[in-house]
Amino acid sequence: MMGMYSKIPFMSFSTTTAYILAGATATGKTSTAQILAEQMGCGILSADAMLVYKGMDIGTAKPTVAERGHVLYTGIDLVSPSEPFSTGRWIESAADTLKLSVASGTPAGPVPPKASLIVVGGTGLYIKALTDGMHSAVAHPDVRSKWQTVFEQSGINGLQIAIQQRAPEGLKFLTDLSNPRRLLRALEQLETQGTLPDQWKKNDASKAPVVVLSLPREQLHRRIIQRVDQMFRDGFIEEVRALRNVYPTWSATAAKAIGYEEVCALLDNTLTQEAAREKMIIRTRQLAKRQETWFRHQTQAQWLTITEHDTPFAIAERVLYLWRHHGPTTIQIPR
RNA sequence: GGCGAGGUAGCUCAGUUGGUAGAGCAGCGGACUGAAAAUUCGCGUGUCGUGGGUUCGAUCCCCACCCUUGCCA
Repeated sequence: MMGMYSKIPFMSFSTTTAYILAGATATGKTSTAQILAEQMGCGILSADAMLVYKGMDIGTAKPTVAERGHVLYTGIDLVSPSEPFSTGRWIESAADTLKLSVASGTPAGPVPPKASLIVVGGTGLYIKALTDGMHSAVAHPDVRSKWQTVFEQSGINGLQIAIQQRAPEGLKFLTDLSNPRRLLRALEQLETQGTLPDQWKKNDASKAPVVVLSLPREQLHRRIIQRVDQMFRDGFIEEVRALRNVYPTWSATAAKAIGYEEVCALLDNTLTQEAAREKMIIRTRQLAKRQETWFRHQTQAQWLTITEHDTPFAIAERVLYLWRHHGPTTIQIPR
């Protein structure tokens, strides 16, 4: 009876490896990865759910073309802000570059080893999907919106009842039963595939860990403030204004991106600039905390505590040491 | 200077007809399989402005003082 709910759809994966650098926002992952990619002569795959949007540059702290130098970046600028996106689409794109990087073999650079790709990002879900493989139903926006209507009409309870009707023991296999998103997704998958979403193992000590950069909370908070202020100085408001002219309507996800939501409100005169700044700082802090929680519990992590005074080069050196020591992380890509 | 209003959690404020107090936000912690910068769950001891007085007992009532703020001068 349990098998009925834990059935895994047939899907085949191939295995490869990559060096992975993760961490909360504003810890300096990007500049560190840039240095390492230059030293290792390899490309960078971004694992960041907001860098996928074209034109959303300043507010997402996307590395500029100048900063990228000769390093090839993938996983960025995949869709326009008006297009809906999904984790699955990111995986597909990631799989393409991973296949290429396997084919191209060992990079030219000096020391480090065989993996010819660096994965950097703060989106834990994307990284977990890479290391643990994601085998679940593809996104069905139409089915999802149908259940969204049910939720609006009969609340969280209506969703729980619907799940029970389709899978009598189903609620026992789910966590977070008061989270509409999760129940909506469960129903979406039940309806399209007949199974409930599986649960990942917390972490897998048998594989090489992901290196996770961490800055003491107080220092991180200071850096977040500096970063938000720098965004405004770099013309963030102008970027959003121009982007809105090109794309009048944005996907739900892009519209909720930190900074973009606030600056849109600022442009609509429903928020002062000071209030927008304050909200951006607070939301970024909250994001960073959630990211750390994820990496703490959901990934096999090798933490690297840095300070605000460390230079990117010094940090890169320590990351490289850890990568060399542990070796690249095994990842699974859909065939 | 006069009159009024107010000083309670990091912030905005509620409350106790006298038995030492609780919301929102912030913060902290947790969850997380195709929307994830999303979504969601949990965590509330603080000289109740200071000093006196009344009282078995004061954050609450009384007096003085300090501070903030509004109006009038």
